[in-house]
Amino acid sequence: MNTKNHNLVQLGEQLRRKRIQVGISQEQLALKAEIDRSYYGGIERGERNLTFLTLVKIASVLNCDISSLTKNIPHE
Amino acid sequence: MNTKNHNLVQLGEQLRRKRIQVGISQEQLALKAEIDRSYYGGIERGERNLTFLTLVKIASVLNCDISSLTKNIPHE
DNA sequence: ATGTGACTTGTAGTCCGTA
DNA sequence: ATACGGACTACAAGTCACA
Repeated sequence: MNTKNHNLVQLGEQLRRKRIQVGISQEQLALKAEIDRSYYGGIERGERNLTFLTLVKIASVLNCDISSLTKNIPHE
Repeated sequence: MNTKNHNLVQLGEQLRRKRIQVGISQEQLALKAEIDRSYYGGIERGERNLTFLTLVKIASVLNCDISSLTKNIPHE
């Protein structure tokens, strides 16, 4: 079984929550953020250790700052 | 001339501010975060596009959450 | 104590599929 | 629309010598 990193899972959950709130699909978000659709799916599942600039792109599309996506991260 | 990304520069500035506040050197921080001293230096200068988990390590040493380091990022 | 260039290795990120 | 895999390519991770 794949032991995912807790911080990445937490981030992924925040992203999914925010994306649904905004009301767009993974596909649409990925297109706007100019990242791969299947790669973005992996991020929401907490399977990908994305870079800061990729996170910036995603936050831009979600129209929020990274700060609002990372409350309590890291969580000891 | 190297055109650095504004968001990375902003993050680097926040990190440096916080580190000085805490009162430790780049060297000490890097040691605790288990990353290379010169690599960390590049992060503060906004020259490195670090991954989320690297940022998590740094935030842990600074004893703060990523949220507090990323206010107004991205900044349109 | 920090900045920088040059480098190798590992993985972020893409692109093609299948279900 | 999303999950997941394989095979790739681009670039972050990590190290070092020297200013």
